[in-house]
Amino acid sequence: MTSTPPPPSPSSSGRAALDATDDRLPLHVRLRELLLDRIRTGEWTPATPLPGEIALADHYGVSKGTLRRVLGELVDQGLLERRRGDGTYVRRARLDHSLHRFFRHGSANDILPDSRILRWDSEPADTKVTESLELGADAEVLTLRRLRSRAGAPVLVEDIWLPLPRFAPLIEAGPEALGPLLYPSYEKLAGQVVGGASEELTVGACDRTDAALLECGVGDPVVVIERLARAHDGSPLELRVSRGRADTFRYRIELT
Amino acid sequence: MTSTPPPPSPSSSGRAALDATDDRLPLHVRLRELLLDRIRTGEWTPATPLPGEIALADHYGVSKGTLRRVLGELVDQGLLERRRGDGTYVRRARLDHSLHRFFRHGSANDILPDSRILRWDSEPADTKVTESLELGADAEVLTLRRLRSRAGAPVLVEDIWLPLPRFAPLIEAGPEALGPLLYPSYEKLAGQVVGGASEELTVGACDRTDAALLECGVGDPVVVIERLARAHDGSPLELRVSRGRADTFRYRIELT
DNA sequence: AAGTGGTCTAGACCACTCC
DNA sequence: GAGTGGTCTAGACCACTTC
Repeated sequence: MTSTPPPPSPSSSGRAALDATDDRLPLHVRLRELLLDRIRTGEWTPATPLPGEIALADHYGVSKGTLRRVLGELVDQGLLERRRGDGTYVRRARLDHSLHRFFRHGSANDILPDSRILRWDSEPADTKVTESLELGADAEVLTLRRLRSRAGAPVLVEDIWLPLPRFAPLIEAGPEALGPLLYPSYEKLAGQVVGGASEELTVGACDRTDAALLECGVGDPVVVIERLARAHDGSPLELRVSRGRADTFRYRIELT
Repeated sequence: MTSTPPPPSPSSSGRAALDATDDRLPLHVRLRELLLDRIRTGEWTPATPLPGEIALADHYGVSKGTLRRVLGELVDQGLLERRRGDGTYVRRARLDHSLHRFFRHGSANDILPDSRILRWDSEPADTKVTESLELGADAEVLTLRRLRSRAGAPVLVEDIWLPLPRFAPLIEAGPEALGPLLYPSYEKLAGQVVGGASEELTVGACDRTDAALLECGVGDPVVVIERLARAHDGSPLELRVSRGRADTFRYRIELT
């Protein structure tokens, strides 16, 4: 035989999608790209499970082994979550915890800090914000400032900017509608799902207003954490700049 | 048949070792433990490749698939390195770079900093050092201080403690024998291979001697990185405390 | 009971590196 | 050319969750 045997011709167009990709690449690489697309476009959400292994495998015309390999990689990458007997789900990001990893406070480091909203305004975005959030020149944003404290002691001051057409439902709901964890509120109130974030840590000096809030001296060192959170499709959702006293900062890493 | 079929009885005792483990655990978990032991004990080193897949698989009486799964995990974990057509090797740790990731200096962030040794002494260890390195009360250590700079500008001051019976060959060789990267020197001169490390970042104030070396003011904020490096078997090899000016500190993380 | 994911196997074939 | 790791398949069987 000189011609390649025809594919097992599954019911739908999944196999066609695979065939349309660059066939010099290994099957599992091409399959991962296709699955990533369906995650990024929001076709699969944390609420609805993906199709089962056998269904997916023969939709794409690949073996169960190859499919499982790819799903495993996506799980390792933190994009998916699998529960035996239940199903495979897009993972809901839980980033609210990570900031507080950095700051030690006696032994009470596990409990969730209190959160008080100090500002809540819609206003035109300045240039730093428009650039970070990739907005047009005259875009409006919802701006908020929070003070987070633990056992009465201030931990972090946070300034947060949210692009406005997108987060308009938050304005209707008002600041009281926000829980201590913001990302679940974003999802429930505005349907915005955070998929990941990048953070940058630097050290700066405390200004007058932060000094009052953080109960330290003007000019004392503070750790500044700038975070840009993105949706699964890569579009910027939230810019957040957090500041905490440097003398309570501690960060551990394991290197291998 | 009521009895379990006999194992394929491979040539050596590998299968016996697997059978001796807790058989309520999945095969791949037990196999990983066995392979980890052989890495930790130093039976396999970065210089000599592991046996091939087929050899290893039937030594342990498992399928190639199960063996590959475990090797893949160890690669992901950074313990092994595989090269097609060549072989599988224990990975040589390359931690010297990680510290400098944290400090930005214009665009010259990739080039290796210069290194000047300011101190080189054997002396009794103080309590902080004995505790970190898990030494006896009257242990001796080799102490060194290095100044690392880039393009003439000081970047980091490092204090380093090495447990002494273990690193005695370094004393013979003298400070001139050390390259800018210490870990390769440890391996070549004293046969000590670093397998991993844990680091803790905090913010402190600059003392008088550091101020002179780092060219900043006394009391200025500095970032302090405390690192404990360990051998593959878990025993502490090196304690290192590095300090750098906070105003050049920058650290990026991706969260998912 | 039905459906999900997890474990394990056996074997074919391919791509690469080394000698 | 011999030996290495990488890809992919097909199928058996198990453990678990949900209804």
